[in-house]
Amino acid sequence: MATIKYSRQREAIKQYLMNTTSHPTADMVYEEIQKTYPNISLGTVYRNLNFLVEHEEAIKLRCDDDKDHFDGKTIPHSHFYCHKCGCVIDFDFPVLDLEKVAKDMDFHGQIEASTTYFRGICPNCK
Amino acid sequence: MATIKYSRQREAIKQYLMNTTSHPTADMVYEEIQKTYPNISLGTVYRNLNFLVEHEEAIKLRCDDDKDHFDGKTIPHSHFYCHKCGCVIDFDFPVLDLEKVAKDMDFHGQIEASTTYFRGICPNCK
DNA sequence: CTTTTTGCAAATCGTTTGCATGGAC
DNA sequence: GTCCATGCAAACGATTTGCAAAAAG
Repeated sequence: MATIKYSRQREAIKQYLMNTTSHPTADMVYEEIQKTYPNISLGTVYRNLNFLVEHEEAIKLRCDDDKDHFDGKTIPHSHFYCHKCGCVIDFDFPVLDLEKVAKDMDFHGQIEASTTYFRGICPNCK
Repeated sequence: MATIKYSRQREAIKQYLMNTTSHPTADMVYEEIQKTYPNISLGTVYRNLNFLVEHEEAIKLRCDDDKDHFDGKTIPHSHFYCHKCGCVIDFDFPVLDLEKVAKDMDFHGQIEASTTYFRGICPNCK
């Protein structure tokens, strides 16, 4: 039913996310894309970010700063949040074997995903 | 400088958090405390929840539902979020040795804390 | 009497949404 | 021509804040 049509704004956002590791917020994406599309609106940025997340072309990440951060790297991985500068760093902590975890913990629900969130001071701030 | 004065509202909130494992949101705390203090305001609930978090008598937990949940259990532990019923379950996944993690990952910042967040369907919903 | 905490209401801030217009196909 | 995506501005919902009054010490 829902046919997807091309949009340059969406494509630009997708490319930007794929080519950065900075885990930008919607605001940061907005400012970046404005350089190329000065008329883009924040609503469009949000709509497309959510579109990309729904289509598994991006990940939404909630941090201690109360803002959503977006990540073009969609394979499961963990993050480090620096509470001094606010940066977010990919942290390739070994992915857990969820079935094994459920069995070990005698958990009778269904674990679909897990992420470990690290917090501290990044190498630059230290 | 900042002398702390007793308040029954704060005490009631603290007791409630210590005696539940339901990880209530501010709204849920508000409704509960209203049973005893019908005139309490949501602002007071928020102020006290933040007070408790700052004084390490509670933990603030951001979930996929865009609301903060509060937990009276302050020792490091992980959580499971059910995306079907929205419940949050304590998940006593082994705590990581942060120094070891930093060394293993060759990370030159300072890791102060970590939590693993699990997501899926809880035993009740399954 | 002084300082903290409260209740209330207004303000804030990130995010979402309705609607008329523009672009994709 | 038909829908989907956009820009704009208004709406939303969770949380915070300013202020005068009440409570603690």
